[in-house]
Amino acid sequence: MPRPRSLTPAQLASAALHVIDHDGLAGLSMRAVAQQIGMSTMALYRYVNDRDELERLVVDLVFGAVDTTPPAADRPWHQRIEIMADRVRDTVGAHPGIVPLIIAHRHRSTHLLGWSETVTGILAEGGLDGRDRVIALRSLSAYVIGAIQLEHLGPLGGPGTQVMAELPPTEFPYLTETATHARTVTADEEFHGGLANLLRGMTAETGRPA
Amino acid sequence: MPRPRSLTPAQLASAALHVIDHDGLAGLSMRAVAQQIGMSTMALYRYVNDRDELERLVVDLVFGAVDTTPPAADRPWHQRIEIMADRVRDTVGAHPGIVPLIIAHRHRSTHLLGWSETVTGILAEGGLDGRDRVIALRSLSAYVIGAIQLEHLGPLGGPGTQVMAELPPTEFPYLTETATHARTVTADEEFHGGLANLLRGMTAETGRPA
DNA sequence: CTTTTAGGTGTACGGCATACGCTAACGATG
DNA sequence: CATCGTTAGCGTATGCCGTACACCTAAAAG
Repeated sequence: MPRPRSLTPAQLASAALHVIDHDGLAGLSMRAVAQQIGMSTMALYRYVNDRDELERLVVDLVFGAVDTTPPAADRPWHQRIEIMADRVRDTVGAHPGIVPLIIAHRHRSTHLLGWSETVTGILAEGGLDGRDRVIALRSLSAYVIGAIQLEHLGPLGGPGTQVMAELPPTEFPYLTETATHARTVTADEEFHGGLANLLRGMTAETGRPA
Repeated sequence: MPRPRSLTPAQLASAALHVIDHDGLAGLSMRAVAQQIGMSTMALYRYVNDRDELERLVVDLVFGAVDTTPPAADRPWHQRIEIMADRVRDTVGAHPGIVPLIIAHRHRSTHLLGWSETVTGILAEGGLDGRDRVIALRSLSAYVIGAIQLEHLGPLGGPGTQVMAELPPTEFPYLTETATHARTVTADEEFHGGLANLLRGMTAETGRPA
């Protein structure tokens, strides 16, 4: 009987995401989002308790676009994990500004739970059980989160590598040498190479062939 | 010839760290740090260009406490990597509030470069070269960063696991089952277990025995 | 001493999240 | 069709924040 809402949470999140994509995470403010929508700042508080909740909506919106259906079971399990990891990486890569938000709100996104469920299932089919599976899931999460951050906050080809290359070789012999090779490694190779290492280690643990 | 400085950068960073340890990262402000020191807010700007630089000082102070000397070479290389990882984890664990600062300022800390140099050297002694070593270093960094964040922003025994355990089992069969085992895994086991997986994978790659 | 330089302070501005109280739009009911 | 209860949306105000700027003054060099 009362006045109907003119906005869905998804529309609100979408407006906030648009602000982030356009002006970066630093540009995200209640005022900016309100302007993007064409409402007053305080109107947003009818949809959201505080800024934190708005950020959560954004994370949920982005993760909602991640496909959580299990990949075809005829591939080896480690390859299926790789597909799942790539799906997250690709989705986040389309909105790199939200990376810090993911870390803060990761555990409150229901869509991410769906992703975890699928991954856990694949791990189980790979022969991992009990405590080993707990550790496998957590270390996979840690790697994916860390690698995505590294990729977007300090990319391989970026200034960080440049700094490494220009260090005094006498004091940093290994780093300077490694930096020269770093230029030839793409972001894809880096992500997949590290993931392959982790999966190989989990494989070796169970004694199951890759 | 002019008036001498009454503060070292380290003292400034220490005051800021004290604020963070006491009131959390959200409590960190130029005003709060100035009050902690007993100076006016604007006095800080004689030592630091902006808040960002203050944060950088904090990260440098904390990482300065990380021992970067190579561990005794008579241990197997993967064990030496583990020691290096533990040093970072222990140091950050003493000041969990700075975790988000690490991510933002990681690449500008000279002490962290020293840590990377030592780790890279150990990887080299472990038989990793060229592009494999680049990937090994980056995946190690990704894992350590991600795992530390997971540990402090969403610990295993925390509400996240509780949520997982209470999910509808029909929809999340694997997650709910995994959650029951999660209670028995400590933070140490989780961190070392995942790291062991990663190192095993790197070992397998080179064909070198662990 | 005086001079010079930089350390330290006080004030002010614009931007932020958000508490609070008002107005008016709308669906349901008579 | 008239009325009413509910609540969407807005305007205002408060108290934070970082920091630009002008000022005063401590203290070292001459």
